[in-house]
Amino acid sequence: MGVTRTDIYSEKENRIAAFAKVIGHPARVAILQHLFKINTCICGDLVDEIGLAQPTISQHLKELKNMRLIKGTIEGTRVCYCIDKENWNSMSRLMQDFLGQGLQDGEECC
Amino acid sequence: MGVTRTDIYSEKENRIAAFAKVIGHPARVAILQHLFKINTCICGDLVDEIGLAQPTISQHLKELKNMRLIKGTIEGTRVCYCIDKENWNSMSRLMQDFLGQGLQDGEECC
DNA sequence: AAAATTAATCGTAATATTGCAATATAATTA
DNA sequence: TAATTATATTGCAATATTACGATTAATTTT
Repeated sequence: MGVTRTDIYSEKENRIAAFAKVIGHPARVAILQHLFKINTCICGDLVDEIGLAQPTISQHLKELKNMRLIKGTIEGTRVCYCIDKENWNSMSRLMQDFLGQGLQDGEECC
Repeated sequence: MGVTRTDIYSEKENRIAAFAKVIGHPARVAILQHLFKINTCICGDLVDEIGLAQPTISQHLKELKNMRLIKGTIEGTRVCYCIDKENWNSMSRLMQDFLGQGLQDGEECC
């Protein structure tokens, strides 16, 4: 209990859920938003931009990195993060397919 | 701590995150998948379809209902669930806008 | 080399989530 | 009305997540 049973779902279902789970926190949405906006790299202004402590931001960045939605390169004493567009687009497509299923607004059933 | 600070994010960021969070569990993805597939209503076969206990399914359905992604109507002793297409599409659009930001595959920065 | 800067990691407290057994509720059928 | 059927709710145990202070690690500047 407390642990999600991934074994009983399809690969695809697990992937969609895993992607969504990472997006499922406003801090991570805000980080991604910010990285999209200032198309060029940013480093540690995220701590100022968003109002969370540095270790908390670092933790969120780690999760985004684990899901390969962002990548970071060391630049002196700073780290420069940006969207991993290739992977983002791939995950994005997966999600869009899932979301798009609702579009045919046929007969509501109940 | 342990509590997500919604106050420091924009309305939109919170809405995107909240939607994603609900999608962020494979059981709920599987439930939605199933509801999309059998376009017509379904009732309690979800317990058989997915391999979780009845109370667990019921709990996931509740969360989907809270987010207004599905709606259920009582039919005798059963409850008939289906996608709330209007709301689904509205949330879906919100998410698609967010996801779409990555599409312009411009210069990777780092 | 010492001090400063920046980000990651560790440890921990508070809270949330997941899953299920047991039970309750509500409608139907016998 | 009693038994049955289907779903919801309650209570709880296990685990996960979120947030932050303290510390560490790595680089740069003085």
